[in-house]
Amino acid sequence: MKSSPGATWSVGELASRFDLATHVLRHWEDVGLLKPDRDSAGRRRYGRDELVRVAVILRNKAAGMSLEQIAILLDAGAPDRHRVLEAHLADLDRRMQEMQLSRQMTEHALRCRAHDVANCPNFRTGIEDLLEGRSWPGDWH
Amino acid sequence: MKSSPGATWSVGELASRFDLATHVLRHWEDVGLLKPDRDSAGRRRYGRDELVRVAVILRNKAAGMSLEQIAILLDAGAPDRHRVLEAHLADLDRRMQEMQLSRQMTEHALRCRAHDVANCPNFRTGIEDLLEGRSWPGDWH
DNA sequence: GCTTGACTTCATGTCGACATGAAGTCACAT
DNA sequence: ATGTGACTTCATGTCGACATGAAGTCAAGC
Repeated sequence: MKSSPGATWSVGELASRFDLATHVLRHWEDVGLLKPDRDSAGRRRYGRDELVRVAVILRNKAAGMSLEQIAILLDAGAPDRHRVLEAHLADLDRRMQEMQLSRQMTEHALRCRAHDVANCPNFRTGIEDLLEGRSWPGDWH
Repeated sequence: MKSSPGATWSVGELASRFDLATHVLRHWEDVGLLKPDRDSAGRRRYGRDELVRVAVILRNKAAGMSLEQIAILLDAGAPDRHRVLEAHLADLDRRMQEMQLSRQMTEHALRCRAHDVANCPNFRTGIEDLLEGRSWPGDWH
């Protein structure tokens, strides 16, 4: 009952399914994100599980996570998993909030009559609040 | 009426105000984000405008924008400025949505009894929807 | 039997945004 | 006059996530 009927895919098949290059899948394997079975000839055989993992990787990469972070997500054996996951949530929230601020800024730049961002009074006021109360965001990268 | 009383700062002063290294400010100048005045001795003098620009840069960097993108934001002279700004908004929205999906995924991983993400049935179902309807996100980077 | 696809290791390149350091000049303040 | 901070150019390194290619092996399908 562990693995269902169990269709499997080769690197090439899986790669084209997700529109990736094969060496990307091998790279992810190199860094420990995937551990596909091998057939009698030593070729990679990816099952449903690996397919799901690839989907998870893509989703979280798209959300700006590093492979290292994703590794923790996927590693069920991590001791402080719970803590790490919550930290990740907090991280996501923080980043979304910063993007929200950037969004407001850009939206204002669109509506504002003053074409030069640096010369719009409303805009400056908003920013200068930030300059007094020094609440500067950490590096997002 | 253009520039108010006009306090100015040196590189060092501005850098420490924003907790940056001086070479970062010079780097941003190299790539065209800043154009500070010079004093009689050729030293950079940053005014209120530049200070605002630095704040804008930091905000948007924190939101994941590249310096190149920020340059467009700050360049009032760009012809297709309006289009670019709206594209940026759309980009932000798309990314926030992807982060939202990642968030849901992570939250589920926290609550779910199945510790291994790849083996949680609910989770898999959600993902496999994505596998059928091929709606894959572009590179975020 | 030959192509196709997969395998291996190893090395090197790319991109963005700096980081770091050398090497030398210049101006202002104590 | 000495130290401090600023200036310049030029070169090289760092990090993450691959990209690209070489060089050689191996196995299955037509």
